[in-house]
Formats: sequence, structure tokens, C-alpha cells
Amino acid sequence: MVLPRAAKTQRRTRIQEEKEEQILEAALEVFSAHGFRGSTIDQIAEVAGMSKPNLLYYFRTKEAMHRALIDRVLDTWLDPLREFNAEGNPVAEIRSYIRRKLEMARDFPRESRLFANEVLQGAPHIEDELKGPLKELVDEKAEVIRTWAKAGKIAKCDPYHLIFAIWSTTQHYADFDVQVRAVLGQENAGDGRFEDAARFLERLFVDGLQVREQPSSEYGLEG
Amino acid sequence: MVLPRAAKTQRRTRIQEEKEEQILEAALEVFSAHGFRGSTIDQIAEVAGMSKPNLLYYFRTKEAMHRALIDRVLDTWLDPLREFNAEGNPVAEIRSYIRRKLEMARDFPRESRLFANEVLQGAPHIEDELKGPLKELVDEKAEVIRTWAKAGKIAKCDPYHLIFAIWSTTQHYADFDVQVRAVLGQENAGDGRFEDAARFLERLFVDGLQVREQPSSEYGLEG
DNA sequence: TGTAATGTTTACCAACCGGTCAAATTATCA
DNA sequence: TGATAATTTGACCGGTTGGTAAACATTACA
Repeated sequence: MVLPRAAKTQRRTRIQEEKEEQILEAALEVFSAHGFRGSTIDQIAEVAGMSKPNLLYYFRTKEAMHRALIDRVLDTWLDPLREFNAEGNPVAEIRSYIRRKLEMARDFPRESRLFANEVLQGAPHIEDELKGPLKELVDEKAEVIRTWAKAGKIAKCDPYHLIFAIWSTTQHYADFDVQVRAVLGQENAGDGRFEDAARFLERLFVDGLQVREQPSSEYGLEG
Repeated sequence: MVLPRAAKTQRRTRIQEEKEEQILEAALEVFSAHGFRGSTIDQIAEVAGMSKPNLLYYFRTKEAMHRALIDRVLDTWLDPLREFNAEGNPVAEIRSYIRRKLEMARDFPRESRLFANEVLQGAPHIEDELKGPLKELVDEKAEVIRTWAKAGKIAKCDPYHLIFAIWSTTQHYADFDVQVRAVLGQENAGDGRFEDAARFLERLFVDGLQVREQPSSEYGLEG
């Protein structure tokens, strides 16, 4: 037989699992750093420590590799939002969501950049995931936030833009890492910037979402 | 003479100016959408409406085109931060900075994505700009913010992370536009999302930076 | 108007890139 | 062990890409 390629034989060989693991790890390294078009199969092969035809034995095409990687990573990536709990204390839930997202930016920056690259270039490969599972999950959690606001547990605000703000501020530390480092300077070599960021962001969002008697009317909104 | 190429002759021809303008416009379109490696000279040539060798007559290499584009756009891009005025009302200054950044995300999304692509992939072509002019400008404005905080005009906070938060939340609407649209759904076709974002962000930052008697001590910061 | 400088295009090249093929090597198991 | 299936690799292919050479066209200007 010439084309087992994972799908054909139900039972996966030990070697198959190991090699596919190796390849996806290397693919994550390369795709997250250069984007889909900017990456070459040779690069991935070199990082994975195997020959190009060998990669193509496990994944028929470059696109197949990318898709497998996206599928594998997307679930994990959305976990923090899934944990968002309607029953919990609203402010505490938002705080811990921020903390979890920031931890992911620190511990899984490549995953963050993989999606950032993809979305930035128009999401040509993950449009369905965005309009499907992602939107549904966000809709669900936005409804939770809206309920909290109506119940007076947090300040009234647009839940979608709140989620966008949490995404952008936290993922910024993964996606724009070189810029953050450049601006903060060399002395900020360790992970200290993540702790500073956590302090700042938790305070910003918590104070910003506190229910207020006179909701900053002196800065009333014009067009 | 065969190689005038702008630099050699001091006086620029009318044609030179027009064509270089055309090329950089096309380059912005293509580079911002696909990143440096993902873009081809042929693509840019087609958008610019001229032949590939003709492009290379004005810019010797693909890198030269990219560099010229970056140089041209970076100045404009930093204008909103430059306008940040130490003498003004602190909260008003921050609000109008947010507004200006959001307007830029709406009106110049390609410029935003150009830099996002670049930084995301490790800023291989603009490292010097980040560590030089950008850092100096941010250092200067961070000092202004720190002064305001010390004077009790705004809440005490890390000025660098405040700036990062404003950058990330506003640029998010340009860089991750497809994701924002996907999550908000089709009904949000116009520019309404920018107005909603402005309302949300101005309120978030203004309320979050309000000086407080008891600075949210009940959510005291742990590690 | 003539001519030298400037601008444009066609044809082309070498390197690279995604992917194939067939032969060789290794693992599996009756 | 031997035969069969699974895995790996070197050689190769067609298309693309960044860039060049040189002939051709146009403009500026004395």
C-alpha cells in the first residue's frame, strides 16, 4: 500500500502519531513566524528534522498541514472564553478571563501569532471558523455580559466591544512582542512585562466597568 | 544615462514623482494585504498598472519599495501620538488620542495592517525604527502621563501599558477587521462599529483612569 | 528640429517552491 | 525468518518569482 496517510487506516501507527506531532510542532513554529504564504515546506521540514517528501507523506499539501494545525489549535485557543461562567461573580469572571488570556499570550505566543497572521491577511483559511463556532461562542458570552449589565452588576456597556478590547489588549503582548520589547527597552528582558500588564489591565477593566452613580456624564458622548 | 533612479539626479522629473506615487500606492495595497514575503512584484505592478521591469526602474528591489513605503507612512502613522499635548487637560487629551487613533484605523486601515504584518513577523525591516524614533516618542509621552498621574490629575498607572492598551484596542478594528465583522455579523455593514467602539473605549479609558478615593482595593492585586 | 536623457517593454535567466515518483529502507507480524 | 506493509529519500518537474539585458519609445531642451 502506498497511501495510508492517517485517514485510510483507522488504527494510527505509533510512528504516525509521533511524526504528525513533530510536523505540526514545526509547522506552528514556522507558520506563526512567517504566515502561510511566507512559509515554505522546506523550512518546516528542516525544523521538523525530516525531508520534504516525508512531510508530504503525512500531509498531502501545505494547505492540509495548515488546516490540521488550525483545527488542533483553535479549540485550545478558545478555552479561556468558554470558561467564562455566567453563574460566577461578574467582575471576578472578567478579571480571571483577562488573566487567563494574558497567560496564554505569555505561554502560547506562537498560537496567538498563527491566528493573527491569518486574520490580518483576511482570514482566507479560517473564515468559516470565524463566522461559525467563534461567532456563536461570542454571541453566547455577550448575552451573559448583557444580562449582568441589565442586572446592575457591572456598568452598562457594549459586550462585543468589551470582548474585543480584552482580546486586543492581551494578545497584543504576544502578537506585537518585538514592538513591546523595543519600546520598553532591553532592561525588560524577563516576563516582568506580563505582570505589569496584568496589573494595569485588571485595574483598567475593573474600574472601567464599576457601576457608577453619575456615569462620567461630564465627558458626555458626542458624535 | 541608464540609471537615474531618483537618487542620482537631484531634480526629480514630473514623471518620476507621479510614477513613484503610483507605485507606492499600489505597494501599500499589496504589502498591507499579504505581508512582505506574501507579496509579489507582479501583483504590485498589476495594481499600479505598469510592467514589472518598469517598477524596478524606479525601485531597484522589492526591499527598496518596501523601505520607501515604510519611511513614507511611518511619520503619518505617529502623528496622533505626537499631537498628544502635555499642556492640555489630561483626560481630554487621552480621549482625543483614542478618537484620533480610531479614526486612523477607520480611514487608513492599510497603513495599520502594513505595520501589523511587519511587527507580527518580527519586524525584520523596521527594527531600527522601533528602537529609535518610536521608543523616543513613547518615552517622551510616557513621561507626560507619569507627570499627570503624580499631580493627581489621572489615576496612577503604568504609562507604557496605557499606551499599549490604546494602540491595541484601536488598531484592532483595522488589523482584525474581518474577525470583527464576522463576530458582529452581516448587519453591521457600515461604519457603525467604529462609532460603537469609540463610545465604548472612551468610556472604558476615561472611567478607568478617573482618580479614585479608594482605588478598587477590594480587587487588590495579587501576583 | 535634433539629440541626448529619460522612460517602457519584451524576452529572458537562475533560484526557489509545491509537489510527484520510483526506488530504497525499515517496521510488522504470521 | 520471510513476506508484506509502512516509511523515507534523492532525483526530478512545471510553474512562479525576483531581477537583468537590451532594444525601443518618449520626453526635455538647446
